[in-house]
Amino acid sequence: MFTLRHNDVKLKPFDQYQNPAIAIDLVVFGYDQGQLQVLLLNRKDEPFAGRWTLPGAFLQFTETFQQTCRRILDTKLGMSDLYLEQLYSFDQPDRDPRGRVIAVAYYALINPAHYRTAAGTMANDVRWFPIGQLPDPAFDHPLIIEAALKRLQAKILYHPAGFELLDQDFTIAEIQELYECILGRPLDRRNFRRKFLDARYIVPTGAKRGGLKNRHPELYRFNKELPLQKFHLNIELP
Amino acid sequence: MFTLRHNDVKLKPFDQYQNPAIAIDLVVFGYDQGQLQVLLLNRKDEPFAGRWTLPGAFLQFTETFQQTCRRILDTKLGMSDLYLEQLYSFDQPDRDPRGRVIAVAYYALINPAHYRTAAGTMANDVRWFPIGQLPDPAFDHPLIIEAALKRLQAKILYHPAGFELLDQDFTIAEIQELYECILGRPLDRRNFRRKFLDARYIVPTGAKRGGLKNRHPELYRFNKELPLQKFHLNIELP
DNA sequence: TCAAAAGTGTTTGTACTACACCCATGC
DNA sequence: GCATGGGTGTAGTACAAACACTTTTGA
Repeated sequence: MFTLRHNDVKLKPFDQYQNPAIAIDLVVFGYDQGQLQVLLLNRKDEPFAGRWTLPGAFLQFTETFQQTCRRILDTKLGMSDLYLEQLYSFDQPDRDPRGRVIAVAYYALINPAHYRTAAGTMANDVRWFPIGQLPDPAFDHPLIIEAALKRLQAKILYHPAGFELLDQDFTIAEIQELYECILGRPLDRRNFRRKFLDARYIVPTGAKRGGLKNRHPELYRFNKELPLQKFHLNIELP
Repeated sequence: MFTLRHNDVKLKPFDQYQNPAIAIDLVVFGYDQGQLQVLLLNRKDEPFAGRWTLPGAFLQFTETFQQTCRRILDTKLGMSDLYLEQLYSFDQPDRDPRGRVIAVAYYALINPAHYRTAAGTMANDVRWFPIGQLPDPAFDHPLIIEAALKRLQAKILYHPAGFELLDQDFTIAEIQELYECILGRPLDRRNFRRKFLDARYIVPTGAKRGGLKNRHPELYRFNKELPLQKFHLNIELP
């Protein structure tokens, strides 16, 4: 490998060539108000000043992808310690009008309640948008968001990633609502409960959620000791 | 997005910065002699001269990933028109001793029989290795190959990608052998047949494979008209 | 006592698993 | 005619889908 470039090494070190810039773009999913939401930033500068985009940054020369992700989350969003997963790398030569930029997309899952104040300080330039009511994001970001949603939909069918979006304690109805929201279709209440309990993804805390005007449901918690066993929701994706 | 770098735009165009090089590395899978094989190149130059590596090349400034893939396949391997899929992007800062190189890995599926002569002309520096008998590839390529295998294993359970590895006409026993080989476990002959026929992935050609010393099995062909319907092999992966 | 959501169990159908026998062919 | 692998059918089982009633709570 590297032969093509390797022949040129006599000329100059290979990383001194004009290489495309590498941007990390984050699709940050949050769940709030019974809706799956995506975090967008309002651009101040050209190109696309005034348009909404995914939070992102250029990869610095010595950074890993994860470090760039954390830098974006920390400096732009005041967030840390999220569930993060690499999504896909986007390479269309015209995807950024300023020049050649490769985007390595990651997606993150967070509980917006934990960052309510941080988001407040950022005022108008950072906002949650319900998926499906996005303000036509700039660049190829609609494409990236769509890919992230598809990945998330597939992921929660066999991996307990959804809990990252909820409070530590939650009711089964709340997880189900989340799942219905991500998958975009209704699920049978009783089958869903059995499936989750059988999979042992969740354990009861013993407490109940109070303050409701009807029966108080039991609270559960993600089962961290679980040796990550098999689990399939067997739901047809579109 | 792009804020951090954007502040520096007064200084110089953002793509003039020292960016990491981007390499495309290909995991080319072939199926031959009843074994799943990976194509490796023997390096002539340092670092790792004499070691085996995945075929790869640096992304040229104006190329898409796919174009780089095709360039590698064409110029180094004499192959074209393969099934190609992006796998993952690898970012460890020390993955290449020469400097910072991001690797965007793709995997390809081919039928080695179609390229028998091309491979012959390349003599000793290009070789198929059965997966599981790899000669300790250089760089982080063992990691990339492992990721590609896992992806392939998951993929063939719900998508008819395996046919890329076979001749146009094949027997059901041949696909099954391929699947067993990729998944690394035996499958029930009768259930496998029923599953594949029910899924309508394959259609009989009417001909039979002759020249065997026992009953001549029917030949099938991949059903191209299929509206890519649902299909799950429901096999537990390790 | 009523409305609203939580909790529970059963039935039915489908789909995977496991398994045994006959069929075609070359030697 | 016999060894070898191809072709077929079936019974058992496990799991998902569909579904109705009782329980708890606040108003």
